[in-house]
Amino acid sequence: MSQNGKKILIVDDEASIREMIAVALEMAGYQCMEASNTQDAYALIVDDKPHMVLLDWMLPGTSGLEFARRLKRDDRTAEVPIIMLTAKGEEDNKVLGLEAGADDYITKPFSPRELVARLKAVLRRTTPQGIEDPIEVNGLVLDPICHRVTSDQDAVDMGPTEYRLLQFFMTHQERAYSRTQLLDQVWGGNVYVEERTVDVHIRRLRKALGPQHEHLIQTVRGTGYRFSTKAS
Amino acid sequence: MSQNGKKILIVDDEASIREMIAVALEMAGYQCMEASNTQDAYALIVDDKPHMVLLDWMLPGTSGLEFARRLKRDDRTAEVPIIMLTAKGEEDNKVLGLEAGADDYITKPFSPRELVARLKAVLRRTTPQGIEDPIEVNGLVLDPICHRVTSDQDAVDMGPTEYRLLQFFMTHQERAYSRTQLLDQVWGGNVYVEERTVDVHIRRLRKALGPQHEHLIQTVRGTGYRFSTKAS
DNA sequence: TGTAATTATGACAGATCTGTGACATTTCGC
DNA sequence: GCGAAATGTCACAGATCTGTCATAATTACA
Repeated sequence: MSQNGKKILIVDDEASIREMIAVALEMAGYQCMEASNTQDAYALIVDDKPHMVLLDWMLPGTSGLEFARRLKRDDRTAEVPIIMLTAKGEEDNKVLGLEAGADDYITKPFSPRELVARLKAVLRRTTPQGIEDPIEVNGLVLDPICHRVTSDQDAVDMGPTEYRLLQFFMTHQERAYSRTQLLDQVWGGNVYVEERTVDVHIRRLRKALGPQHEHLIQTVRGTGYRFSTKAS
Repeated sequence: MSQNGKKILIVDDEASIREMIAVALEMAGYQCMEASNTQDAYALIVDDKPHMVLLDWMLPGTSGLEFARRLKRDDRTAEVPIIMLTAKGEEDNKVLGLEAGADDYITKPFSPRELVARLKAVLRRTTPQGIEDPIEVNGLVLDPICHRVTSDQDAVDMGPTEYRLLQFFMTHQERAYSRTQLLDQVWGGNVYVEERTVDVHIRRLRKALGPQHEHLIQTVRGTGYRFSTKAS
């Protein structure tokens, strides 16, 4: 289960708050690091290159604001998106925070959902390639953004329908689907297409995958097809 | 922020455990309901149609096992996927649980990540439509699974390139992109295509979006294009 | 083994999609 | 207002994609 969870650095001097946020984010599939002061934080950012920093406004020593500004000036850390955490309702701070280079600003207390939502939004804005993670199996990589498939770096050419078919299979592994189900799921409910057409696209998909991967698409006689990494 | 969080019903007689799981799942973007006994649980399943039930093995009155079996026999509830929660390491129970119709089985104590991962896996297996959430803005809905766009229920027709272009824009709002950037991001790195081609596809996309939504794609003279819900 | 059912494969014509060039229109600086 | 630059729009030809049919290969079962 090699989840492609983004790494999030939480900077707050209160351990309980750090912990709370960390547990929360881990539930959402993120990987967390913690720092209680700006020195540790800086080291972690440089070393571990987190995808995002959650930065408390109030910190002993250097203030969060100051720290954010410093991060944005430093070439090595300027790219990391920052969300500032702060006590309730100080609109002035918001402006200051955003000017200092923070990408978003969230007011305590905040709901878990809000945090995750903001975090996603910022990652979405700042991540070059998009949101969804590629799906990978046996060196076969499906990129939900580029609608492209690669096998050990080499691009695999296939038509849109084959791509969607493969996408469906890669997200619904180890289970057989009837032609009708595939038509519903991949072609989309209300179109009239011959069931046999599925066979043809399965054929095209297998061909596109080549000898190395075609065995992933297995025929379940009398039933339909299945995507599985295990031999049948 | 109308997140498309799936509804999860947590059935456990210990309120503290329910609460813990609930908080955790809400962090991950799910919507939770709780029940402390099977009667309440059944009512909730029928009424609110949760997308998944987390069912504790040990329950007062009817056992979790018994309840699972009952749910699977009842037409009104047979479709709901079930994950059984149980105390550590009783492999026999696992078999019983799965035979009773549970879709997965998780042993306490479990890590938040594990729970979410299992939950996702089961939802993925059992959910007809797929994983990723649709992106929505102003009644314009982009479905990353079906590669389909709808505007207030009506399907919006466009070619694959237009779809990808729109997808890119909807995931990178409020910021202008040059033609070169768009070619890189949407067409994918190393292809030689005229820059002006982007204009044409922008045109096609606007046309496909129709009067109601075409204004979302804004021209930034001298720079490129931007997707924004705010007027320029 | 023989036969019927099921699946694999190849070819094809129609439909759709794409990139480009040509020309119209808009915008901006002077 | 004028002219140059940038963008909008259209039509078209080549390429790709799709669904279907016909036929071969495989499988299951009597």
